[in-house]
Parts: sequence; C-alpha cells; structure tokens
Amino acid sequence: RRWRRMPVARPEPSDARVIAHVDMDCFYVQVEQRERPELRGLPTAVVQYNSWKGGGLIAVSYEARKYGVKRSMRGDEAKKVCPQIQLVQVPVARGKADLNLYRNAGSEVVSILSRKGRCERASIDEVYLDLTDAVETMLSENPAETLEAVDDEVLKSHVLGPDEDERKEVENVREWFCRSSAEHRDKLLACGAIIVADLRMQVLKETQFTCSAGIAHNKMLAKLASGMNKPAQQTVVPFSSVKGLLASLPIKKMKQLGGKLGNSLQSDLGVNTVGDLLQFPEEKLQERYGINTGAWLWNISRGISGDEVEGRTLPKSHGCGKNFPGPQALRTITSVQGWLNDLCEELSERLQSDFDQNKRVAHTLTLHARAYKSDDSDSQRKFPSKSCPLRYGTAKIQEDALKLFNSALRDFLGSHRGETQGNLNNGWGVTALSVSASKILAAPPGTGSILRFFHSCEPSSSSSKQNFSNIVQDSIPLSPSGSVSSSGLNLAEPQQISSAEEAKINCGSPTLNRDYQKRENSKYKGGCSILGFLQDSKPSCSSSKRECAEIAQEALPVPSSGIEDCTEQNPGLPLKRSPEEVNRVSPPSLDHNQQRREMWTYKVDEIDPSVIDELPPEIQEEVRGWLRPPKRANPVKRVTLFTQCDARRSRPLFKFE
DNA sequence: ACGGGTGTCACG
DNA sequence: TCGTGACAC
Repeated sequence: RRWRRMPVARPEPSDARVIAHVDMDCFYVQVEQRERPELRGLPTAVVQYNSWKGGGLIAVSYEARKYGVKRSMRGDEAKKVCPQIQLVQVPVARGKADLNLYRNAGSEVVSILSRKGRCERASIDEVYLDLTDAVETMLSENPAETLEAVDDEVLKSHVLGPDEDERKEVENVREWFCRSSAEHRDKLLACGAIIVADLRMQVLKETQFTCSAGIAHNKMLAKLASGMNKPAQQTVVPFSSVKGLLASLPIKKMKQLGGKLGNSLQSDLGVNTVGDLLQFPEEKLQERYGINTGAWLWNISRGISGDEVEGRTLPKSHGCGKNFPGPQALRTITSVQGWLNDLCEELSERLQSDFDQNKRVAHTLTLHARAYKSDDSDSQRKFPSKSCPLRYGTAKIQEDALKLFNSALRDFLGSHRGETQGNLNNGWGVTALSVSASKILAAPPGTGSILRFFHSCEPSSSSSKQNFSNIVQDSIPLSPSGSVSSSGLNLAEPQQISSAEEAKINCGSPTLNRDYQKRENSKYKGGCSILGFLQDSKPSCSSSKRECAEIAQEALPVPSSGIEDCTEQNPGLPLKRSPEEVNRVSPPSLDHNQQRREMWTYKVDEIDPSVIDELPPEIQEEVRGWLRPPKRANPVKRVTLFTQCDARRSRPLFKFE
C-alpha cells in the first residue's frame, strides 16, 4: 500500500514562529445573512439544488446546529429536526451552483487579514498567517505598554493549559503575559493573539463576518486550535501545552488523518490518539507508510510541523464542474457538449475577472469527468483527465474542452468494439464533468491592453447568436500536425461518435431547461470570438486581419493551441523566431521551459513602463524582475501597433518585428 | 442515486 | 510532464 499525498516532513525552523489559522464561522451562512439581515440570529442553512429531498446542506448556522442540524443532511431532514430552519439556496447560474458570491466574500476577508504578515489563502474561508515579524517588532518596540494600551476586547483568548485533562484556560492574555513564569515563546504567542484579535475585529467591522482563530508555533497546531472554540473566539496553544493536547487527541482530528491513512493507523497499528503514535519509532512508521509519510507522522505526534505559510492570497487554479448522478447521467455527445459549453463559459468569465483583478493568465486547460460503462462489469470505470494549452476566449475554451472530452472518451471506451454512432452509445454515461484552468502566472506587462484591444473589436453581447466566428472555426480542417497537442495527445475528434452532431451545432436555439439531450445543443455562442477568429485566420482573410492575427499570436501570453496551430496557415509571416532574434521575457523560474519561452515574445526595452504600474504590488515585483538587464537585440524591422481603444495612452505599447 | 463544487498537493 | 489519487471544507 502506498501512501500518497501526505505532506513531506520538514524540519521545524530553529526560531519560534507565530502562526495563526483563521477560520470563518459557517461562512456561507454568514454571507447569506449579510445579504438578508432578517435571517440574522435565526437557525439557517445554505442548501444547493433543493428540488431533490430539499437539497444538500453545505453550511449550517450555530443556531441550527443546536437542533442537531448537520452538514450533509438533506433540506428535508433538516426541516424535520428543526421545522423553523431557514433554508437559503446557493445561487444557480447556467444550471449549476454558482459560488462566486462566497468566493468574493472570501477575498474581502483575505484583503483584511493580509495586512499583517504573510498570508496564505488555504481555502475559500480559511487563512494562515505568519505573524512572527509583526510580533517581533511589536515586542521590541514597546514591551509592556502595548498591553496597557490594548482594548480589553482584544485580550480575550482561550489559552490552553499544560494539563492533559484539566483544560485550565486563561481568558485574559494580559494576565497570562505578565505572569511570572512566562517564557519568551509564550510572550510571542500572546502578542500574536493580540494581533489576531485585532484583525478579527477589523474583519467584523468591515465585512460583518465573524471568524475563529488559533494561534500557535506552527500551522498544524494553529489549525487545530482554531476549531476548538467556535464561533467567534480564538485559542492559543503555548508550547508547554502541546504534549498534553496531543496525548489525548483522537488521531482523526488531525488534518490529513481524517481519511484512509487515519483509518489505517487505527485498525493496523491500534493508534487511536496522536499520543499513541509516540511509541512507534520513526523507522517503523517509515517502513509501513514510506519514508516521507513515516517521518511526517513521527513529527506530528510531537507537534512538529515545519510547513511554511506560503505568501499566496490568490488561488492557483480555477475549476467549474457538475455532477450528473444516476439517471441524470449524460449519454450523448450533444448533451455533454451543452454542459461543457456552460462550464467553459463560467470558467472563461472567471479567468477574465482574474485577469482584470490580478493581471494573471492561465496556461493549461484540463478536463475531468467521471463515467460509467454498463456493458462492462466495472461500472464506474476510470475516465482519464486530459489537458492542453489554454487559449483565451470562451469559444476557444469550449472547443478545446470538447476535443479533450472526445479524446478522453475514446480512451475510456478503449479499442473496444464501440460502434458508437450518432447519439446512441455503448452504454456509457457521464456522471460528472469539470473543466479547470491552471498554471496561472502573472501576465506579461501590456497583456491587458492587448486583450482590451481585441475586446473592443468584439460584439458587446455574448449571448446573441454570434455564430460567425464559430462557422469560421468549425470549417477549419485540422492540419495533420495541428491535431496533435504539445502534450502529445491526439485530440482529433472520433469521427464515428460526433460528426453527426457536430454538423448540427449551430442550428440550435436556446432552451430554458438545459435539457441538452432532448433538444439539440442550445448554446454554442461566440465568446471572445474576434480573438478566436484572428487566431484562426486562414490565408483567405484580409491582410490586415492577418496582421492582427500575428499580433495576437505574438503578443498574448497565451499559447496558440497545440490542437490547431494556425501559424502554419499563415505562410510568409514571421511567426516563428529563434530565441536569438529577440529578447524573450519570461519568469526566471520558468527559464527551463522551452515551450513557454516561445510564447512570450516581448522586446524587453520596448515595454511601456507605465503598464507595470497597473499591476498588483505582488506581481509588480515579479515583473520588474524579468525586466532587468535587457540585452540588445539585433536591429530588425518592426510593425507598430497603436491601441486605438486605449484612450489614455498616446504612445505605442508594443512594437513587433 | 449522490454532500456538491472546488481547491491543493505528492507521487510515479 | 502529465495524470492520478487523496484529502479538505
């Protein structure tokens, strides 16, 4: 048995750190209660999809918990145990739950919590803070007076005592701080507690949300502590209390041990508490669970965890997905395509807003699905994930996602006698679909102007029947080399499955019920269609368009898809250049990545410096790093693009060869 | 046929 | 590298 996914053991830093974990209280409920204040104080739960058994609960207020309402109950069950419960539905968009409201609320909180110290967004409603520096300066500047000046509210914390059973707690941090036996480490935590209490108060004032927090010397203990006194309270774990705390702590309460590994520890080793783990020598644990996991287990049983707080307030990926349980399973390419289009549309919007807000672009598109095949006994067989370079623009993403799906479906069905034609299939059904965008990096400076430029060219309404570019795109034959993505996948459509439906794609009319099976594909809209059009432009298009296409290819930090590489359809234009011809700008960390280097082709010395100022501070720093010592390129002829749509600027933003 | 939808990470 | 699996909320 291999144990994957366990964190790698890292040595604890020599100096004591002050780490906080902040956890929003029943977050989705609070967000909904802020929207509808009349729900405040009432037993409330947030449900999604309430038509089947009242929907599934995903957040439960503390008032409702008193009645025994639990997460993962059905709405109907909740009504039984708590008839007066207020059930609020998650917003629905494009036929699926839309969590943007909560994501945005989470961002509000992060922006406040990140004011002090390094901040890691651990999930939509959880944050880790490294307050070591803040505490050290606080302690060095005014040791004792700080505490005098501090509001009493801010001094309220639960402080775990050293005794295992008798959880003697101190409520007032000042007393605890000033007690004679106080160690330096404890004073650090006390200051941390004050900072955290203050931050939580700011969160409450500015967002109306309450949260709970844990303050300790590492992430693991801070996380453990944040859940010990909820809601709206905070808990400190002094060093001297760690042993006693862990000794009696059920192993499954520890993060990462709530699943199979925790089960194995219980049933295979008879370990029920973290303390029980102490008996096992590191080698024994490594023998059974592997070097890394074994070492990690040995460490956490002693309260040792060196994981750093990553300074990251933004997500590393965006995904959209939906399940189609049981009878709802999708059984035709057409219905899959319909849903894929919806999912991709949402993803595209989220990518656009990530770009607008954070100046970041994603580089990889991945499709995941679950499917069954009834003919084979193996009912829930493994449906492979597939990925490809991500091209911006809704229509592009939709197109690529469908190709990924078809490619994966072919693998899934295997070399099988799958005489799948039309909408009839060999008993396959898709029970889950999702698309995600990853490898999100800072956009090269000026990308925004380019995107805006193309955006202004595009029709304002994305919901109108904008089939022009789709017709163009659909009519483009895949070149032999274009059908193979850079990752080596053959994404050519399985003709026997989809060609019939593909032909009908543009004839559909919108439906209200999203029943993609009965009606032909309802929506196959052009999103960023001009950009797509330009990227796909063929020799037949006008020369000015070809120029634009080239600009798009060259300037956007977005790979032209490996699926169909239109550069080969633009003969005579200098689309490909060797690295020696231009100074290419790319993040130093990716210097080894040949593929990515070829996508970014700015002349370092010709980037308008003012665009850098538009970037968020964290990204500015990175970008400035790329801009240092510009080496002189050989003189070349150039094409200059003036961005007419950017009225603020009179200078050309870019010059291209 | 279901906690759903998202997100992160280690590993081969 | 990509794809998988595990885990969490």
